[in-house]
Amino acid sequence: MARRAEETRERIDRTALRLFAEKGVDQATINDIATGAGIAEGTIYRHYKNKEELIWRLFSSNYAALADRLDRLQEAEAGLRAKLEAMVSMFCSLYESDPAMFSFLLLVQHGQLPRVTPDMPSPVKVVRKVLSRAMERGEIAPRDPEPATAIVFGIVLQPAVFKVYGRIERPLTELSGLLAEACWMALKPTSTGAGVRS
Amino acid sequence: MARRAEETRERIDRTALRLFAEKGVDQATINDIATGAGIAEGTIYRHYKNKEELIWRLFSSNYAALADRLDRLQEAEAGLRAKLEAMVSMFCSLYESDPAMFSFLLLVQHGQLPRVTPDMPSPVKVVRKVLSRAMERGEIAPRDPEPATAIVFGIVLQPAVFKVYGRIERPLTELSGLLAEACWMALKPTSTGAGVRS
DNA sequence: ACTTAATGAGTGAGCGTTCACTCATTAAAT
DNA sequence: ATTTAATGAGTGAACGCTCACTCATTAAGT
Repeated sequence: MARRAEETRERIDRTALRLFAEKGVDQATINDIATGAGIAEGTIYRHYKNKEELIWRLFSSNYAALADRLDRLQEAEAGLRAKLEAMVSMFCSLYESDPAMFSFLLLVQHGQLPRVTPDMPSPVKVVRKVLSRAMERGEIAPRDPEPATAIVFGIVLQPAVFKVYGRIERPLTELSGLLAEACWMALKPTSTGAGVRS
Repeated sequence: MARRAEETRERIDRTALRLFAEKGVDQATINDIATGAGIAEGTIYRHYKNKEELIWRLFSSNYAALADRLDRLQEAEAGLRAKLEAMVSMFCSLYESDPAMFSFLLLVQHGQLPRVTPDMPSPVKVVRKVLSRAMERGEIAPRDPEPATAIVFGIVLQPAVFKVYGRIERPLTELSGLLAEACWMALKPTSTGAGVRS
C-alpha cells in the first residue's frame, strides 16, 4: 500500500473513532465519516470491506493494544497492590489522553464483546491472570477469579461511565488512587465471610 | 381504553422488551415486534407515537419501578450494611425472575440515560442517598458521594454484564453476598488513605 | 325485541427516507 | 503507459410510519 493510501486510512480511522464515540455506531453513517475525513464515500470501501469490518478493526486493535499496555505495566510491578495501582492509573489517564478512543471502547463494547474469542488478548484476561497469580502467591484469599475480575472491572469502568455522562466532573486521574484502593479493599480477605461460597 | 386494547398493549410491551433484550434496540424492528405479538404493524402506532416513545416508555417505567423497589427495601433496613445487602440481593434475583427486563435495562441504558432528568426517580439517586446518609450518620467516612455511588454500581453491574455474556455461569443470586460484601469493603474507611483527595 | 348508528381497535399496502454499498469515470503515482 | 487510488452519483433494500378501510362491539332509536 502506497503512502497516500496509508494516510487516507489513518484519516478514516481517526474520524470514524471520533464519530462513533460522539454519535454512536449506528448514528454515525459512512457518509458522515467520509465527509469528516475529507474524502468520498467510496474511498472507505477501498480500505474496509464494509462498515462492520471497520468497527471491528477499530475495536479489536484498540482493545488488544490496551490489553498489551496493561500487561506490560502489570509485569513491571511486584505485588498485587502495585499492579492494580499501575493499571488503574493508566486507564484513568487514558480518558484525558485519548477521550475518543476511551468513549469508543466503553460504549461499543456491548456490541463487539460477543465477537471477542477466548484466544484474543483482552484486558479481562490480563486482570484475571493478575488476580489468579495473586491468589496462588497467597496475597489474597483463593476464590472464583471470574466474579473477582468483574468486580475490579466494575469499580473502574462504572466511574468512567459516570465521567463520560458528566455525572462525575473531576478528572478521572484524581480518582485513580481511590479506585485502586477500592479494588484492593474489595479483594482482601473478608472480615465476616458473609455469603462467600464456592 | 377498553379491555381489548389494554391486553394488546401488554402484549406489545412484553414482546418488545424481549426482542430489544435479545437483538438490541436497533436490530429489533417494529415489524418483528408486531409479528411476535401477533398483531399488525399499524396497531403498534395506536399505542405509541413512534418507536422511540416505545423504547423510552419501556425503559423509564421499568427504571423507575426498580428505583422504587430499591428505595422501599432500603428503608426497611437499618444500617448501611443491611441496606446494601437487601438492595444487592434484590437486584441479583431480578436476573432470574425477569431476565428480559434485566438485560433490557442493562443493555439500553447507554442510549437512554441521557434522557433521564435529575428529578426522575432512579436507582442511582437511591444509592447515592443511602451512601450520603450513611456518611452523615458516621457509618462510613465522609467523601465525595458520586464516585462512591459509581463504585457500588460497578461492583454490582459488571458481574451482571459478565453474567449476561455468559462469562459467569453461576446464578447471580449465589454471588449476592459476595457483591454486597465487596461494596461494604470498598466503602469502609481506607487504611492507607492513598490518593483520596477532595 | 329489533334495527340502526357510532365507536375505535386493528389492519396492511404503500410512501418517503435513510443508508450501506457499487461502479463507471477521473486523477495521481510510478 | 500502466497501475493504483479516489470520486460521487446511482442503486436497491430495509425500515419507520401513515391512512383509508374493516369489523366486532356497544349505544341509541323505534
